[in-house]
Amino acid sequence: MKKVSLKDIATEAGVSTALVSYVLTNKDKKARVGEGMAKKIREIARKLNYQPNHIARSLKSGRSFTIGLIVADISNPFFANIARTIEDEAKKNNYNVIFGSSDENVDKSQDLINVLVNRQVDGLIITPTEGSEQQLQQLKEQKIPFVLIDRFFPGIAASYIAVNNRESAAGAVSHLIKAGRKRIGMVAYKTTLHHISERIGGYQDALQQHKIKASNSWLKKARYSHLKEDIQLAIDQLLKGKQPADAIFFATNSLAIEGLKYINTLGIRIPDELAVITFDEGEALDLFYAPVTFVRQPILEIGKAAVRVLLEQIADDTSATTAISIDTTLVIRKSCGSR
Amino acid sequence: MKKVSLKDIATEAGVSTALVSYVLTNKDKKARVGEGMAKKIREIARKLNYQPNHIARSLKSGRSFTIGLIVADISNPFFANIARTIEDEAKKNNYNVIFGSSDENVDKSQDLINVLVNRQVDGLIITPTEGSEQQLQQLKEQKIPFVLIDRFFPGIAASYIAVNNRESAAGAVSHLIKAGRKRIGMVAYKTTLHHISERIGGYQDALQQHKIKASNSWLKKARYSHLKEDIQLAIDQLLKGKQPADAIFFATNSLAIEGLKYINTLGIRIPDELAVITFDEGEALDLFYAPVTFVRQPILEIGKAAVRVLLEQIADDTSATTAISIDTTLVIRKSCGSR
DNA sequence: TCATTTTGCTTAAACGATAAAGCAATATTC
DNA sequence: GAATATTGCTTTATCGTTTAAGCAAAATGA
Repeated sequence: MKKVSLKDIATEAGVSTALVSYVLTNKDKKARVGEGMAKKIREIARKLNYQPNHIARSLKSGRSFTIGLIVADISNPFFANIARTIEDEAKKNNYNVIFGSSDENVDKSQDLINVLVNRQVDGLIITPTEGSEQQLQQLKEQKIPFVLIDRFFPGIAASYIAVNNRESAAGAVSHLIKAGRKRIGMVAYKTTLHHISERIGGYQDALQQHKIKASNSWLKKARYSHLKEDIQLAIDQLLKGKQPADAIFFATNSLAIEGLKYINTLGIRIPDELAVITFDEGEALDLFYAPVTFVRQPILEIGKAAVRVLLEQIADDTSATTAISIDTTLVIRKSCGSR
Repeated sequence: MKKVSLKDIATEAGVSTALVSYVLTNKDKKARVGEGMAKKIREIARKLNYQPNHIARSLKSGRSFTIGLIVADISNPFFANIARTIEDEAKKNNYNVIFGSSDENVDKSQDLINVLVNRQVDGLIITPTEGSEQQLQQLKEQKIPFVLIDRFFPGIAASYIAVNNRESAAGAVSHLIKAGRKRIGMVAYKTTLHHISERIGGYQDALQQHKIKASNSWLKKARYSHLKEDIQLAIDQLLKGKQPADAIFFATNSLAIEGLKYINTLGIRIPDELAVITFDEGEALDLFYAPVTFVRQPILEIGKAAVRVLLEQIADDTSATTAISIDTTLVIRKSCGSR
């Protein structure tokens, strides 16, 4: 009941394995295999239900037709959706995906990279964690193709697919301002990652542009590892005092959801008492009583581009990098009030 | 800049690759390698930053230390969470996960199974689609270990991890009845899959047990492929007439979310006008203005059990099957009103 | 001192597939 | 009909690793 190999077919047909290989990889013309024999071999292969051993093929060819995907957390809907588009796109190109979650942790990230590289993935799609610059540098030295998504490091020449975070954030905040909000808080992650810095930068740009003197105390940062507590504290601080915030801009999906859960418990009415806007979509935001206005990242495009760029790099092997910045859309719903 | 192989180390140390292999797989004692040489080899390996080629190892050993995971849709939070627990659990055992989404489609499922098996996964964790019985039968014939999750086929002897759907559903519906609801509708998928049948069965059990004459028109089924339209139609039908439903039981997460989105647009107040209860959790249900009462499936336990049972089967090779049924918890919140 | 055991290493085959090179037998050319 | 080209196949090496088997040299025992 062992798996059928080329040898079994060869024995059955009374020929060498080489001949079988030529036929089954459709090189029979090139290798001048007799028509009759080719047909016979194909028939035997079908009869025995031959399935090529991918591992052996990989060993020989040095290519595994596997992509390694490292996200922050596959259970986060944003990354789950990305994963889905990458899966689909990879499959179209006869690639499979091995994935891992880094939990925004440098050591886990290094671990995952090692494991995936040892498994001979042909390339990696990575959401890099804070402080993982060296890891990427090492990948470059090892000439292992990779593409960053969601974030990148301005100091490191690497292919990446990202959105124009700064402009998108500025657009979101401008929308709040145009909707009449004056005291706009922002809740971001406490991180040096570039995409978050850019979103913060965009927030500040927009305030400045509209001549709103931004108070430092309007910008709050939550630790990834202590999300709940930090967000509650942040919101408490934003909403207390005699000049409480009248709008909050959340830097991501998960921040918004955690924040809204808490805002709900406070009994604060949205958008009347507080306007809310966020990066990223999510069913939770759709279902919220005041559907949340958000910055849509074109996930399908990001996933497709990531796979495309990666496969190009795998094929090319020149170390040229491709940086793609994609525009977002502001999807306006009820959470900021209507003008 | 090629990858370092055993051969490179062997050359550098002036010994055979066999010796290096013995040392680096910690068989140096058993293979009577000299202490000094062992040390030397280890040092050279470290110096050259040797990383074993997993593919070659797999070819030799016939084991890939890879699990294939087939879910309905990785972008569905339920499956994304399952995937996460499976990933973590697999990693603890030095396994990696290759995944694929079947979209509840038999052909895609067959396709995925083929691809994953050809990639020599050591075993599969599968959410089987409707009509995939033969595929599983074939896996059994090929002696490829697999474990089903979320659903299973009563007619097929296979290991599975599932929850006690019937009792859980009955519990949920009983809760509605005890909360004073009289006309309880159910929205399920149009499928013959056993877990859904069981949930429907549990719904009917509960009605019967409480002497409520169930109207056939209270049970609605939506097609996976036409979710939105079918759910809107179902809800319209449930809520129309002079005796509209006063409660709806959704058979899954995605049904509930799609349903609630529509209910929101109708301006129906929950729980005053309509009680809602569902299988599965989700951030959207937490954030809903009347947080939705739900049947919690212990995802962590399911994932852990799936990996454990699968690895046991991979190790054992006896074709004994393990069926695990796990209890759920009813998490009561606001969506059914309070008593 | 000579036979036996132990030590420390090498050789070689294997996993399954691929592909360059080789080699008869047949077909083509002039 | 002899030289050359083509056809149809086999041989062999290879990818990187593992592991049984083999073989000297050194250590032990009598």
